Amino acid sequence: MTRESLTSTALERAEKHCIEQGSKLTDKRRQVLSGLLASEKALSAYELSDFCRTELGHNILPMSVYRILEFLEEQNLVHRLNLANKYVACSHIACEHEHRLPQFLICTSCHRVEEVSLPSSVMSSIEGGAKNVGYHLARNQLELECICSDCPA
Amino acid sequence: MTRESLTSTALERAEKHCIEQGSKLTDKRRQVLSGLLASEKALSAYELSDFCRTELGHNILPMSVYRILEFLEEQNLVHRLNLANKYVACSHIACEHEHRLPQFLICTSCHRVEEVSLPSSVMSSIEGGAKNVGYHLARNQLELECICSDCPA
DNA sequence: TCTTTAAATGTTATGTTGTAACAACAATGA
DNA sequence: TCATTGTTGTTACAACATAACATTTAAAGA
Repeated sequence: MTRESLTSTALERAEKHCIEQGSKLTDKRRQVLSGLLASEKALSAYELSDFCRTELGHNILPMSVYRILEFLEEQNLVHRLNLANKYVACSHIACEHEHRLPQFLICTSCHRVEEVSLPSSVMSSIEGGAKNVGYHLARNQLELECICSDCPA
Repeated sequence: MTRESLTSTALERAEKHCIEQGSKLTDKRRQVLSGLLASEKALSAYELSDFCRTELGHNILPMSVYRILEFLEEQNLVHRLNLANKYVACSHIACEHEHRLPQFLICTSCHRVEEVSLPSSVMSSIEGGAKNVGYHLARNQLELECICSDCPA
């Protein structure tokens, strides 16, 4: 599948998903989401605003980008990476996979992001370690600083 | 052991450690470190600057705090929490424990932080999961968003 | 259809976090 | 003493994020 057809499939699915949730994928929201889908890497809200303007010709100010990203995150269509203060499109919008609790491998050099699912045994043993000291996980979202195969170590 | 005696022990150890490394724990650095040791929770550089001034009477501008934290981090005396953009004193300065690769449970509500050591099997299976998609871990420092026992879920 | 209401977006301002560049000062060794 | 290096002070600014309010658009009910 080409990147373009994946993107258009993803946008269709996203629209359908929003309607099922009783909300709407407006033009602006679609533009922001397609910007993230088109990007090779995680983008900050400001970077995404620039990307939409220069690459897609859509003028969306950073304020709006923040609001729209917040909406898209609620819909599980994008993920916020707290480790990098950047955003990525969920990699499971276009595919048939069930959406599982995501873990992210973030290349600290180029900000390419791989969304993976670690074995549940790993997550439960982390959860167990936390419980031992009276904590429990607030999100099962793991973010790991990595170096990807394209970048020099 | 009281908190105060732990802190003074930690400062002695820190000073000794710095000398062994061929560097110095200057007055300002000691003040910043003692600020972090005195704090119940993780602090940002700006918060730590405020804390030093209001609680300890030491006037250290944020710029200097950043530089000093960078130094202290190189010495493994403090840890930077990228998930929260805050800093904590290493919990092993004053104790006899060997310093291991740390994992942090960060309460997203009150920013209390617990430094733990998860089983090495957990870390190696995470590393393995990353390797499968061509990534490798840049830091073995895990940061987990949690809720601590003092905070409501 | 018209009106009312709510949702989405635009606009301006400001707060927070972090870094760059250079000046001033202090410690050390030749 | 002088030169060198390391530490801290100072100013400016860049990047990230939110608050508050205005305007526009869409939806819902009379």
